[in-house]
Amino acid sequence: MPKAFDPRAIEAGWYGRWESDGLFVADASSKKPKFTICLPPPNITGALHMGHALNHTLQDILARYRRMSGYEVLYLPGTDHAAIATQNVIEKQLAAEGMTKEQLGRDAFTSRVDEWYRDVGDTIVSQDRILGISLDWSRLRFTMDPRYVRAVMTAFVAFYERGWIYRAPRIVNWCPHDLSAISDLEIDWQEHQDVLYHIRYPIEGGGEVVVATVRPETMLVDTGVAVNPTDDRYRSLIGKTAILPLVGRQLPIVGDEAVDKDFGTGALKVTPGHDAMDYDIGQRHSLEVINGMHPDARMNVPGLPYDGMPALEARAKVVADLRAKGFLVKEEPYMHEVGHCDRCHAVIEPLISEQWWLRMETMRDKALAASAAGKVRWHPERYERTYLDWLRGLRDWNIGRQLWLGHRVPVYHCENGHTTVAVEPPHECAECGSINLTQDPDVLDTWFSSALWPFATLGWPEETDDLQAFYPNSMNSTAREIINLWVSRMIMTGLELMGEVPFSDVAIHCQVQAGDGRRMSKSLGTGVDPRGLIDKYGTDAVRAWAASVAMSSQDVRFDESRVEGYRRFCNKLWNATRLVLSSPGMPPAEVPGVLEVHEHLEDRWIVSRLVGAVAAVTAGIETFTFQDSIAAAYAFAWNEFCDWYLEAAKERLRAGDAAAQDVAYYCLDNLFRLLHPFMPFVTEELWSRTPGHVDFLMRAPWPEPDGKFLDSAAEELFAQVMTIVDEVRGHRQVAGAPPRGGSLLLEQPIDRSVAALAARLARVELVEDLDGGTPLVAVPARVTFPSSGDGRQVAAQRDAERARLKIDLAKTEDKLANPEFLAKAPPEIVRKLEDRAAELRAAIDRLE
RNA sequence: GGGCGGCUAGCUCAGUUGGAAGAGCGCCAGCUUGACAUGCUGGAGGUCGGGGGUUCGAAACCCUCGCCGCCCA
Repeated sequence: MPKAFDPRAIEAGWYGRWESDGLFVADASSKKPKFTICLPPPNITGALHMGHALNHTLQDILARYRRMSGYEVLYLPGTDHAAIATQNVIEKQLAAEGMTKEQLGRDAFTSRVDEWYRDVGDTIVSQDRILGISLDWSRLRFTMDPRYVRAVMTAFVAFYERGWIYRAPRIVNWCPHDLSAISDLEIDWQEHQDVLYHIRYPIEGGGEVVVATVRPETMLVDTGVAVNPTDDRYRSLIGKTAILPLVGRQLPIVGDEAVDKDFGTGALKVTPGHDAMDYDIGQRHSLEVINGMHPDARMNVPGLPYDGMPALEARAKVVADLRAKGFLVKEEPYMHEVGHCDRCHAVIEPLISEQWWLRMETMRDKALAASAAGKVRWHPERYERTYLDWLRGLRDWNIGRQLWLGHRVPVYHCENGHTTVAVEPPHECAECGSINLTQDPDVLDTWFSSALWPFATLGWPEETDDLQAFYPNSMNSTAREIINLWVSRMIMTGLELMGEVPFSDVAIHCQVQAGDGRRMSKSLGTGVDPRGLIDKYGTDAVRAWAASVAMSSQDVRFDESRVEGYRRFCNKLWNATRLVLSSPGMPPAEVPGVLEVHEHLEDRWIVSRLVGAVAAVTAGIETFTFQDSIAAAYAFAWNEFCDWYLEAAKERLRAGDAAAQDVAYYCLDNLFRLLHPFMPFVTEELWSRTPGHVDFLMRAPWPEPDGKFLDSAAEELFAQVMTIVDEVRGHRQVAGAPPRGGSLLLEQPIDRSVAALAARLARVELVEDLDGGTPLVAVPARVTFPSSGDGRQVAAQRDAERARLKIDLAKTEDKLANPEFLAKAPPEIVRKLEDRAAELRAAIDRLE
């Protein structure tokens, strides 16, 4: 066995071996209980990043854990076509070639996209393999697969038939670059320094009203002025008519409660075609709606000099003209948030547009009821509120997009103005039989299709075996910004179309920030590629790190040294195994932990500690606190098994002692199982090198805490050993004595096995008689070392220790002297402090 | 504007019914210890963001202020 752990050497073969033995493939006909996760489909726009590595790791921990625990596990992979994002990527490529998609044409564009899907899909698949993610590749799905497309169409038709899908003009967030509506959730808000312009609108019959706006170019299509009816300054104006400067249009002045009296001048110019609130006000007062902008954000104001100008250019000219004509009252700097497209970063224009909408009331209410009934558990719990708050304020969903790729809306128009809605493209109009049908040009919001993921991947709407066996899924996990975009919508569609929540548990993992606290992003140059980390430290170390942070807090700053720490941990396991395997005659029994010869204190102690470790690791996984699992396994393996047990049992192992071998073998065997979900490669490799293991660790049973090994007496005695050894080592160091040699005199008898073990580990000899020596604080005992160095240092250390003990004693005695403390503190706490005071007094006496 | 999270050792983070402040990394000192120098042993280093409060007792519970970050509008 090589002396050092080398991740590259051991990780290479295992994934292929697991896969070729079919260990990832789920059996829908299995009698076992089912455990299902449908991997959140990564956008097919590039390589996996840190967030994916984190999320896939935590899901894989659960998948591997459940397989070992006797479940039939389906962990289903897939990718998402990500319409807007992919379209942007391809457009950028085309731009680099000096072309536009319009020049290329829709068909050629589509085949170019298909090519891209193949290439990037392969990259993502290979990355998950490197990460060791145990996905069932025989069930790989893509949201543009024909079967999946059919599911999307079926869902659309189902909603349409319920009367929930309608087409209506509404103010939408319009991206002038992508030439599409986008949802509220796809907007990236950024602080922007702008100017608030105060503009004078004359009133027919005399007087004026001053309005304030940051977008003066939109005044060209104003159709009213609104004031708050409770506003004494303006109430008398209601019912009068203002005259729009530069244009001359007559604007009714209306009273509406929605107007904020404190903003600007308190009077609002109403532009129903370009502002959501204005649109609502306009609807309430029957104001005209004028669309003043082309889809590419150039002004659409025929007959005016601004016609055809880009918005910002028009703004400058409008302001100049207003100023020249004396309408501009005031300009003041104004800081506000401006929406940008989160894909292409163009400034979003609120724009009136005819769109496809999905009514959400029924689905929302079902989702709220399911939450109230406790059908979905959130981890951490607080995210349930994020989800519920959003649901309660939910409005109809704009499901249409004006893109070149995605799922085309299954709505067909004939020349007589009828519409036919059908899953399969119809041959004739359902109403008039016309065969002259054209399909609606819109495509669906990508989230509409991913909302169906937990069941569409399993074959829905067909009643497949997979659907029977694996719906509902067991859990899902994602980043918190995806809660409303995706998780909530899966819950709603699952309840509506399948009649059950799609999963019972949702885990929200942390966001990994760059080391300096900034967001990790490619464009900021703060990203860390998981592949680079894996090259340096190995997959197991990266996964262990991911497990240690994923659910620990909301954000975590990336710290490479912690990844390195887990590589060292792998090496530690490697070498502990090497030591145990070097014991002659290993293994003493085919099944570890059966010899039941636990006459040695260290044997009894370590198997008792293992019981606790098994319970802690298991509890961490069950409660989605993976950091507790990895911490418990790490501490047990390194700080107890390696640091103390192997040191205590080393000589017996060298001598081929069967009991020591059995105990060590048992601990390792359990550790490999416990750590396998977190570090699958190194554990599988070590397992395979341990005698008696022919099958895969991956399908070994999960350890269960074995109560017969619990031994609190052994734990107490061994704790004494550790205290004594620690103290003797400390004195040896202060005395500058060599690493071994010296004499220990026990002034009072203690447990013989404690004394013998402590002396051995502290490398001193137990003696019956000793002159002088340094007294121990922990127990009544004295120790001397050969060729002690500086005596003054020893004395100084002793004085310092005594002083420290006295301070502790004074603090403890103060508490015990407080009558209120004695009266109100629980008796066991009082007793604890009394014991402590007695121990401190005894220790101080020994040092005097 | 609303909400959430964080502030604990030089750095990154643990710390659940409130009862002597922890880990990893880094730093200092010492070890070619028959598994491991990717290691071992010892050590230094902390008004637990500031201020109030509740309590016999607060890193933890409450209020308040200050930074940092995120989500949503």
